[in-house]
Amino acid sequence: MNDVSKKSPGRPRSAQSHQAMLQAALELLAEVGFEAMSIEAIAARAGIGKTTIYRRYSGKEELVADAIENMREEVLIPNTGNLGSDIDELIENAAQITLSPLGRQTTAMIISSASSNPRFAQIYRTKYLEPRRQAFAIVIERAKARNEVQKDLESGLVFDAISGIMLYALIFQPTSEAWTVYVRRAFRLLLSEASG
Amino acid sequence: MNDVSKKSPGRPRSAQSHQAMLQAALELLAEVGFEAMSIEAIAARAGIGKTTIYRRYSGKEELVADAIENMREEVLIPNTGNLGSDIDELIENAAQITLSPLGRQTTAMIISSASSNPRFAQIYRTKYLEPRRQAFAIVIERAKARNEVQKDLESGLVFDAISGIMLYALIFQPTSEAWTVYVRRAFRLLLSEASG
DNA sequence: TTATTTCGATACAGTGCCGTATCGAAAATT
DNA sequence: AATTTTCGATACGGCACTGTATCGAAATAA
Repeated sequence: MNDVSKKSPGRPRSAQSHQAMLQAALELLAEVGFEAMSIEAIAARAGIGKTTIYRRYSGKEELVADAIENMREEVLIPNTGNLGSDIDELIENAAQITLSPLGRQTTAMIISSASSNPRFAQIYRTKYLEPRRQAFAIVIERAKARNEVQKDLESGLVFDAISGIMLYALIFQPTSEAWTVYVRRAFRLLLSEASG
Repeated sequence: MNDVSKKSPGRPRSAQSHQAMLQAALELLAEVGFEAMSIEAIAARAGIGKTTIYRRYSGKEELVADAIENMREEVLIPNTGNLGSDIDELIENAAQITLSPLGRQTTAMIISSASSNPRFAQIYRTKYLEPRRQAFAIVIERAKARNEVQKDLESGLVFDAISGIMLYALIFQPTSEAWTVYVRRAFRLLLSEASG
């Protein structure tokens, strides 16, 4: 089943060029956002011809969708044996991703693009957010097994809430305190009735 | 102090044209977003010349910032005598603003622009979010006086949290249920430890 | 009235991207 | 070897917007 039958004659499409255009697309998405990036800029950065892109995709949207789909990142599932520590690790991880100069820029561009393009938003949600939502559910399940939170706590809602707060704080900076401290406070507010 | 001394000779700048360009800028911001809107389109919609805009602003960013600053909306402060009802009113109000086709688009565009433009984000926060944050604080204070919530509940944090959830749900639609129902669930999660 | 300034309209060169077409070279199958 | 397909490069017409300049008309102060 792993056999890839190569039927067609002629020069095969370059996997290297394909990888280069996907990589360039992700980089430009982070740097200038979905609206501002152009096929020409992607081709130039990837060191390939426009033709090579248009042979594979009908346009920018299709290419970026595929780039997002093919972007793989490790999903963290902490398991320290204590919910508070697990959450600390998750916040720390999120901070490392979003608070670096590049990460901040990337996040801003993704939110920006997702806000104005529902299809992009859906791709990002299913390909990026959903796996992390599942991972978070596992962390909460373990906490339930340890009787650290109520059995009926909806992990999905908590995940959405904390994601929303993170993004909101990132965009609007409603506080002068450190981002991680603020997020931790919000987490405590969310789970305060469930502790003990 | 209200006197506006008109010193300069010559034809004064048309307040009508000025208002028209600000209005057109807001409309286009809602319809196509900050990135996609052009000075030419603003001038065309306002029925004025490009020159008239460039005489007042150096570019798109300056104009839109001013348009946002001059946009005034009523801030709702419900007072039903019951926190749950007050919150229902707030959610209903937010839903009316954000869930209409135009409002949804506007909100998306504001988030989009704010994500990628910190200056825009700051203007929006101080001119739009902060007054509502204050209004929400009043609602919570009344609830504290009625012993409906704990005295030490941080209204600012709750406001930020629910704002973040609203935006997150608006952008990524993590659920199939109605937006207002989802937001209400989130609110209940936030305040569950403080009820009674 | 005269001087001054803004008005909307229009023209202009410049820029950047679009999507297609064409090219010779390269890489594969038959 | 012959055929087929992709490769990167380049050129193309078209489009939309930028920011400046120029115009005669209109509005205001001195």
